[in-house]
Amino acid sequence: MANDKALTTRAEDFSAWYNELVLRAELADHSPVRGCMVIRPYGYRLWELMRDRLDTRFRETGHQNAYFPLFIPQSFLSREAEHVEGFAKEAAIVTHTRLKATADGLVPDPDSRLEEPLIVRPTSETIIYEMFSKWVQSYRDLPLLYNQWANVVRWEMRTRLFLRTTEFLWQEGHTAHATEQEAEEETLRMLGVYREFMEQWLAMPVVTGRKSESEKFAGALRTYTCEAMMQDNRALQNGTSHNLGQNFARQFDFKFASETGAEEYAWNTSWGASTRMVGGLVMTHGDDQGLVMPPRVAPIQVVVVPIFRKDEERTLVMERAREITGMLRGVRTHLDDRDNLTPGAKFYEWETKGVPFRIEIGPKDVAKQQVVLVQRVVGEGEERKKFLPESDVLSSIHRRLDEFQAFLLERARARREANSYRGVESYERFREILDGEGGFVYTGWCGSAECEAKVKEETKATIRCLPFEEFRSAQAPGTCIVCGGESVAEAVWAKAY
RNA sequence: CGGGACGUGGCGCAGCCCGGUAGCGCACCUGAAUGGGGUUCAGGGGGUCGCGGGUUCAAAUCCCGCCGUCCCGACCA
Repeated sequence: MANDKALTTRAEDFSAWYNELVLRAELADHSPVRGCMVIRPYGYRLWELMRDRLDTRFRETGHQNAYFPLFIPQSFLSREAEHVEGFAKEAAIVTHTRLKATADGLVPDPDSRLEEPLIVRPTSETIIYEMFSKWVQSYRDLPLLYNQWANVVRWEMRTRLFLRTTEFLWQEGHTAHATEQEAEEETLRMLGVYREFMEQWLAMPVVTGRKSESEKFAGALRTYTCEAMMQDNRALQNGTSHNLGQNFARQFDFKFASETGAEEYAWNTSWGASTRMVGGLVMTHGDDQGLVMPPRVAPIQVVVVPIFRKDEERTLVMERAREITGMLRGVRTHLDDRDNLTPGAKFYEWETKGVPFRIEIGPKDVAKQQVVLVQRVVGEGEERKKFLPESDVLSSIHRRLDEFQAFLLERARARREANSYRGVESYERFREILDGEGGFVYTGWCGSAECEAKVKEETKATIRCLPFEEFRSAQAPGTCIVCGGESVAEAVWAKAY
């Protein structure tokens, strides 16, 4: 744990700032295994709250949870050509089942070598569609609407807490449909579920749209994405939904009898969101004092800190603090009754952890039947600290939490728009933005991978998505920003995590 | 896998150039006072100096080898 009192500021080194926030807030810690993190109770509670909300939405949209194995036979992964190419470079692979003691220490026992190596799942399409193919005979068995909460492993070269860990937690939805149209509708519906969750619960506005060919999921027909902007103006892909077409169905012989009696391949979709969202939350709302939690997912929404001087004050104040904590119904509260810390130290600690509201109660407050209410962050010109009657706080806390939630979303949206560029007139200007402060740049694009590659080569920026209608510029750009050719789609360019 | 930096109590670091009994801050433990924004004082515990070898009367320090971590590139939810 970092012990220096001053936090690295966002401007100095965004990565260091981010890491420090995560470690200091005790969301997670580094583990002995490279690239894997230990999620600490506070971080896990946050994840649980996110998970519960998503799970509720999945049920509301007709999905059921199930569980599929951690190990996938190597041959499964290799059936879909694009899919294996996408994941082969980052596979964790199990080849033996026993260790043997030798002069050099423990080594894999040669006698226990597996005939076929097992891959630790990087994603579960293959094994799930293998099972689906056994369960479905006719169109009457469709659709299959499944979801699983699981951990997956991708052996990436470079890792960062929450954003790209070797092992991460996620949910992956997998569905099978009788028609292409139904699959496409499902793909878009679930993207909408993600978008709503990110905006309404994480207060993280996203630009939604379709991925370009080079950025789409390995094996998918089409990929749709939610792209958020972080405080360093880089993009973070936070949830994706794929229309897999019949690609996997063909490889896993997933067929069904249609209404007309014809044998047809099923249409699949898959969609996922991961612990990466926790990282996105930190980078969207955090400031130099620490985390800022949107109330709807805050593990603690209100912390009560008693303040007293002498023992007789202690009894009085603690009793009142306990009463008030108990009266905050339907609010996730915490009474910080630790005796070994000064109030000031507690203030800093809870601010670091991003608790939306703090209630301070001292002897003066008890006498006046008031409390001090402090909001974690406030708008321009507002007072952070308010002296309010107890009854006022008790009756208004839900409204205040809602308002704070809305404030965070609006603040993030305003920041994103302030760093978005439309109507960029020249490639020089385009490069100037991406090489400089960065941001989302909306331009015309000819659709060629060459122009995409050229930009990536020169600026490291990529097409984050081809945005849906509502995000597009009022006046559609007519030409490709790179080659000047005719534009086939508007593209959002940015450097990404 | 290429380029760079770094491995010293739990964390962050100094000491190394110029070899001579391992130090600082934070954290931790005990006691007392304190308490409206990171309390103060006093006392205390804890380290194979990444690993292996070499030079030397003597190595954290010099030499050789290895291992590991981080950052930058290629890869990526």
